[in-house]
Amino acid sequence: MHKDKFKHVFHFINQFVDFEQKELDAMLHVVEFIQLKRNEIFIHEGEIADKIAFTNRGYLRVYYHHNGEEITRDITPLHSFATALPSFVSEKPSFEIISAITDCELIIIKKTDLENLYQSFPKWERLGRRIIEEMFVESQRRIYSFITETAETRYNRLLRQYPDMIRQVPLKYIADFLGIKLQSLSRLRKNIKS
Amino acid sequence: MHKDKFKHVFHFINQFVDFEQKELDAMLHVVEFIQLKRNEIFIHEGEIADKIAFTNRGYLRVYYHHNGEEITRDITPLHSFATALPSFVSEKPSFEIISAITDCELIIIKKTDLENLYQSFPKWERLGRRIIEEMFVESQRRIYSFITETAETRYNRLLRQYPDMIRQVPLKYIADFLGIKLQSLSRLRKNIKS
DNA sequence: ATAACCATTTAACATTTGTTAAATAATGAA
DNA sequence: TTCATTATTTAACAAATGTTAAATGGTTAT
Repeated sequence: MHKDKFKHVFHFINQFVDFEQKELDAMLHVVEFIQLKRNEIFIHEGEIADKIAFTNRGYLRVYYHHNGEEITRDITPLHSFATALPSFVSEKPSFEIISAITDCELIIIKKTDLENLYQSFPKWERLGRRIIEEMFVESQRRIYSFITETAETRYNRLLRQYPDMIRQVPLKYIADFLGIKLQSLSRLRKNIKS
Repeated sequence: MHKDKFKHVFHFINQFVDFEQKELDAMLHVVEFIQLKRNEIFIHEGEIADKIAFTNRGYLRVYYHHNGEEITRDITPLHSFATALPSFVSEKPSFEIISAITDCELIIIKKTDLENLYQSFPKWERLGRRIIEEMFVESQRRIYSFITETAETRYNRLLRQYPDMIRQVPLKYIADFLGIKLQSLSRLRKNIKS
């Protein structure tokens, strides 16, 4: 039932681990679908992040408050996992906020259910490790790009890698993601066009 | 025997998981100690990273070649794990190089041995996941600091957090780590003193 | 349709960081 | 020690990005 709703998440996890049906079923019994409208919040500031989301549709952003301003650290690509990890792993209130940039459909799993999966099926723990490893590698790539590239190069890379994201996500979030101000991004876009 | 040689690594892993003696023994049988002189290389460019190191003593750096220059992306804190993760997880040749900034003592475990530990003892897989999670969180903190902080603030933070590192690591590596040029770091150090 | 709001651009000027080139300081090898 | 090498600093100028303020464009709610 509704197997197509799991198409993307199955495709994602199959990159890492081959599951038996019973292992998949265990997951299917504990996940939940939710819809978020644009600007709705998935993880609130001060809340303990006790769940993780897979973005079946739409874009989330991870941000926090800094001198009264919102700083967007991350925009989730389509079909990937997101949570406020510092809170999720430490079980302390989250300083990070996660909200929907566009209307979203999320597949949610609670931390307690995830830990049960980890306990019951070593392969799920393996998947958890593999996914985090990939996210870590991507995070390091981004650090390289902050060290070696200009903002313009970072923008062009984003444009190539996630053309759809640039179309759907307001530039102020893109600018934060690139580590520059909105006005600087605008200037740099003008230079690219000409 | 030589239990004190494992003091730091035990302290590190005890933060995450409580092991039984047999689980620890399994690890003790497969690890190896090596000494590196300053500038000796732990992972070469083009090599497949098939091992991971815990820095029992000394500082490693992770760098890669970019337009003929060495770009240092990371300096390992004391008593932490390091490998060229993209190569380690993909088993492809490493573009990252890891070498010793100072004389180092490393505790090494081969990837195959680590995977055997993962297979044999779910708690080891759990530890692997937990450690990566922490590294990922730290990596995200660093991205925040690239987005919101000036180079001077990043330098001051490093100074507070790892005063010993600043003393032992040449400034050119620190500058790369902060994402600025050596001369800019020097200028900024002058401003701080006055 | 209109008004209010949000997104994006533009521009002038300020600040930070990069670039180039050199001088000085510190370190290690012969 | 002395020489050679590496590390660090300095300075003048260039380039990139930030800041402030405003104009323009687009979207949404009523």
